[in-house]
Amino acid sequence: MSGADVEEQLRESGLRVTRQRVAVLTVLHDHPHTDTDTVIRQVREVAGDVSHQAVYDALRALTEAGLVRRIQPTGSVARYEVRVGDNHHHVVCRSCAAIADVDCAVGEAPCLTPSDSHGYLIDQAEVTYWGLCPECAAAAAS
Amino acid sequence: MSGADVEEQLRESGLRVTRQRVAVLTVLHDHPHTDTDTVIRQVREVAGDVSHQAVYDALRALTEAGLVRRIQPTGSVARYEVRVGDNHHHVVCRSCAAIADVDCAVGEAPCLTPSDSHGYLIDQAEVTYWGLCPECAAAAAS
DNA sequence: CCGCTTTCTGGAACAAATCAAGTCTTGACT
DNA sequence: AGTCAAGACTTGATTTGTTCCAGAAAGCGG
Repeated sequence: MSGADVEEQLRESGLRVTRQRVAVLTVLHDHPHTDTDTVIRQVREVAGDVSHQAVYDALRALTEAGLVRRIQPTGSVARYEVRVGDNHHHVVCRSCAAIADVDCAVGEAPCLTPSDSHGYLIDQAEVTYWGLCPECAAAAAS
Repeated sequence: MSGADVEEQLRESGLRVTRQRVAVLTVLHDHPHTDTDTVIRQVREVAGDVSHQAVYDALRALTEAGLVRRIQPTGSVARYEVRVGDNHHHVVCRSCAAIADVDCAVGEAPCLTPSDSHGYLIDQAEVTYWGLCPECAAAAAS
């Protein structure tokens, strides 16, 4: 995705186009599942000095606008990704916390419906697969 | 579950039986999906003075022993529950963060298997349904 | 009952995230 | 082009959730 596309995306969502936000979006496009701290460092590489607060603000604004999605598996810090709308899921390594995408077989949210919703109005089913990544599985086997 | 049962559970897991641990387990039995801070307050109600550190230690020890399960939906603090082994899932209210249990139709982990596991060795599929609880749905409608 | 080991206590430290006040920038409207 | 208000950014402090540490206390096998 080019810088112009990113700018267009921002405008369409009614957000102002700023150097910081473009940088955040670009970084997330290039590095999915990035935690906040890494986003801050990457943003500074491509956009020079940016306060951590600006990154936090940008991430929240982008999340509210639906341009990025926030995920937070148990035991991890918040991570962000730009793949939204396709209702895909994640597989997380118990050992090293690596995350990989898993396409949803159904595709549309909610792809699953619970047996008993307890009166809740459910709009999304988020699936997290837990296991070991290839590297950690190999290390554990030896 | 009685106090004696709780003690037995601890012993079977090779953990020492302490007033603090019994209190933590009992509190979790009575109040599922409780966050750490609430656990601390409840434990102090039933067991008198207990340091917050003891509660953190107990929660970690119990989690490692498999007696309690830690869940942490995006945007929430860590919560704990005693239902383990039946691979049930959760429905979370986007508005008030209330949590309810949802029985798994399959029952055994992993109840789902991804289309492409990327080489990961998957042992569990955790499903979180997102939506609005009955109270918040009613409030939103009015 | 004794002593070893684990656990608990109390305090401090730490990291992640949020809040607050003031300054600067964007983009719409003369 | 110039002005202006809403919104974004910066700096720095604060809150929140969690962990680390050293010494005291308690559980449990002998």
